[in-house]
Amino acid sequence: MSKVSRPRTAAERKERLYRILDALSLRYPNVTCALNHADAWQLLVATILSAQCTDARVNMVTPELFRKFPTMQDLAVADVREVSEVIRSTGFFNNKAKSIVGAARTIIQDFGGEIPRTIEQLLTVPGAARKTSNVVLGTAFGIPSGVVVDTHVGRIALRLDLTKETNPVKVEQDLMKILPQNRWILFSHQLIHFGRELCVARKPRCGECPIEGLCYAKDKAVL
DNA sequence: ATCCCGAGGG
DNA sequence: CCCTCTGGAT
Repeated sequence: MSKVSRPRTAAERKERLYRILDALSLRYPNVTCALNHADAWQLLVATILSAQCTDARVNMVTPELFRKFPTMQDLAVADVREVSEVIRSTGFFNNKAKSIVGAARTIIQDFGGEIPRTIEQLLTVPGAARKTSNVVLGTAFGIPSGVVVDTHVGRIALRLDLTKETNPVKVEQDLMKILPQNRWILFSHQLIHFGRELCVARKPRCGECPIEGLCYAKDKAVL
């Protein structure tokens, strides 16, 4: 595959975007969240744990965590040091343990023990900023509150020139403008899988890429 | 802008 | 050794 002509008009950019979306859906038709969870609470906890950590590592610690602390109430009254010991291998364990215990307390005290269904409310929960909130609302409840911008989505959006921003909040704003709302949730999951197996950070496998013909990141050396 | 922080890959 | 992994709070 040789050089790729860049779209000049809005119509051409839209056409290119939809080719990208079609190719992603062809390769990842029914992808969903890779964090194991039984309900919205467990998904929130798993997502907090996933910061700067692989999903495989998170899935190794959550079974023990939810065995020792089966319910939100159990974690609300848990010893933070005890929680941090269980989740140690995920890194940032002191901050994450505080967030998890604080989240349990906040949700019980402020929301009657129910995970909030609006992003405004969810953002008041310790450890839940836009990325985590979008994961929980989108995956657990099917509510498209935004586009999940994690390390993969941010990197690939930049490589595909879907944004010029590096700030995740700004990247999300750009993606929300160009993507149809009914694709927000699926798009995020697709890019996360795509970023894990092909469009990896260090040495992307462009030779196996289904959208190589729609990408011009190679000659830009974007990270 | 800085700090938090372990584990795996290259 | 250095880089990366489904970030968030200060």
